[in-house]
Amino acid sequence: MDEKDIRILKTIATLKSGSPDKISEEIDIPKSTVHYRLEKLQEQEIINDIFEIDLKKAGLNLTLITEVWAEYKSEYHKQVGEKLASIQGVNQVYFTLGDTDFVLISHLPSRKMVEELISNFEEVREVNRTSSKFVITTIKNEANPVNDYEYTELAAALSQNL
Amino acid sequence: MDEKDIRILKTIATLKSGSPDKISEEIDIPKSTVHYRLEKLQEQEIINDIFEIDLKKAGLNLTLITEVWAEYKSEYHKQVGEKLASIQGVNQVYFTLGDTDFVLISHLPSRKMVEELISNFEEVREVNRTSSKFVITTIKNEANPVNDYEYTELAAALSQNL
DNA sequence: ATTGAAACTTGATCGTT
DNA sequence: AACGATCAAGTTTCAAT
Repeated sequence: MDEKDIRILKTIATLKSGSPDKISEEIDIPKSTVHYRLEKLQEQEIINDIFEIDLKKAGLNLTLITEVWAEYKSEYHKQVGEKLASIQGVNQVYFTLGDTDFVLISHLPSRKMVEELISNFEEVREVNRTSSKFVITTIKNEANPVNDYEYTELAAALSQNL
Repeated sequence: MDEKDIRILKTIATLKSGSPDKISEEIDIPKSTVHYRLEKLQEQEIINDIFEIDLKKAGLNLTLITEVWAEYKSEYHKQVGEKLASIQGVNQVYFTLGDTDFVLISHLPSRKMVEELISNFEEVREVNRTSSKFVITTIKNEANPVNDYEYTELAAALSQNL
């Protein structure tokens, strides 16, 4: 990770593109060289070409954040996490270390589906005879402007080159 | 958004690629048709080709979550947000509606830079003569396994086609 | 590791249905 | 809107340094 890499990364951040051609043109390094560097960065998983799907834009404009207190010892986190992930309507599962044990994210199209999700939670709780607690926060996506200033000058040139 | 679009989106989610060629091959729809559909989906911003940079992998493996109580009326949120975003070391700013006013995300390489960030916070507070409160949570990225089950069967086929 | 040039792959376009 | 054929563009490879 040298100064040349950082220039490439900054260009990716501004162009929001990983095209060797465009990057090459922008910073005046031959595209075959850029290509070579990009390959290395990809191997290290520092960059990653992602095709992102916006479930909100696709019509699922209710986002549910469900905090879960699971009453399990920490060793079982992975198992419990997988169980939670398998619940119909749960899209993401985050293991947390703080007050709560898990945070679940759900994208749903309507109140009706929210009711269904809740009954799925009840079911899991009954089957497992736990006293897990599920606290749900619903967000209507139009009403929650999230402003993102990511990659601010590529994290100040990777905090002055580490 | 019909059944054909959903098939395409599901393929993108599994292949993690938006290549017309590959998608075409996978679901046996001519690539020119896939191309046509992809263009529509792009216009609607349902899909988005992103070149993601992983600041953690790039060496910034301290993540700081800073909750901010800002003492401003909600109309000023945008201005305050921009001020917060301009703080050296702050990479993302989220406006929140709940208990806190803002959540800031910082990616930093070392404790030393954390100290710097904190003094930047102090500076902002002094200059603006506010009694804003900054509460910082530090995460060492190795120690925080976050498990992601995103796009679970493309959100159950977009919750049964809306 | 860098590069210019060549080879090749694939995304984009076009005309037809 | 769907599609097969064609074209253009951009990525990848290669040989030399």
